Amino acid sequence: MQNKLDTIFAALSDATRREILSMLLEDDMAVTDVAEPFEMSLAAISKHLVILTKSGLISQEKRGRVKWCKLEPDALKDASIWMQGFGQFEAVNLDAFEAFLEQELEK
Amino acid sequence: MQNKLDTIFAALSDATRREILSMLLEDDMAVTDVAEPFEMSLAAISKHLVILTKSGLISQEKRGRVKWCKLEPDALKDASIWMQGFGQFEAVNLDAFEAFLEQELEK
DNA sequence: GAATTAGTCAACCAGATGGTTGACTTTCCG
DNA sequence: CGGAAAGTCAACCATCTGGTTGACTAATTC
Repeated sequence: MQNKLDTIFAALSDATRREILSMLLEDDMAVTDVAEPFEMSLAAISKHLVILTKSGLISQEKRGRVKWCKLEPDALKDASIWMQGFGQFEAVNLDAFEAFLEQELEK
Repeated sequence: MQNKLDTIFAALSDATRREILSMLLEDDMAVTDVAEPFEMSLAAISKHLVILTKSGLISQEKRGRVKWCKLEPDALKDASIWMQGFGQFEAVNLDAFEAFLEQELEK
């Protein structure tokens, strides 16, 4: 496991980690609060957060004794761009796609 | 590993398998031909193809003694849709996105 | 200063992953 | 028919993964 895409897709391949990412969409969270809804130990969640951090999908910052977890959605961009080479995205020009996004976001 | 998204992302987390998918973008290929550029045994590639098949990213069909591998890009759709919840795709309406795609594809 | 809270670390475990090699089946070709 | 080609299967191996528990550090609160 060297490649950045490797680590991102590997991080996404676990349902618990995808759930954590969804939670962080709402707001930044402390490790303990991330762990709360799951039926597994805090240590297990801590490990998942390390994997997410190493992949770049989240970042962690310690303030006092609380470690805050923050979504880093840009990391998904790499994966998205790779995936655009395929399937329904086959014929789609990336520049046109981004222009579309800007337009959408201005609404 | 039960979930469909689990298997898709796990399949994508290996550089060899991503490379295979890229090769299949060009055209359907026999197992032996898929294996040719890689410095690993045919058996190893065969295993990778099983993983890709189980995830739905490719399909395999045997004709005579040759087993043909075919890209199934629709499987990536599930992963793409999941990812649209994040980052730059945050505010993008999926219907609008698909309308855009159709428009693009007609060009 | 003592107890509590937040979180990590280390050891351990079972099972998956990614590779090997050698034996094997099936199909094709001469 | 006999041999080569296309693949898979099974056994094996080292490493990674996802979880556990218990001990630990550091910050906070009483």
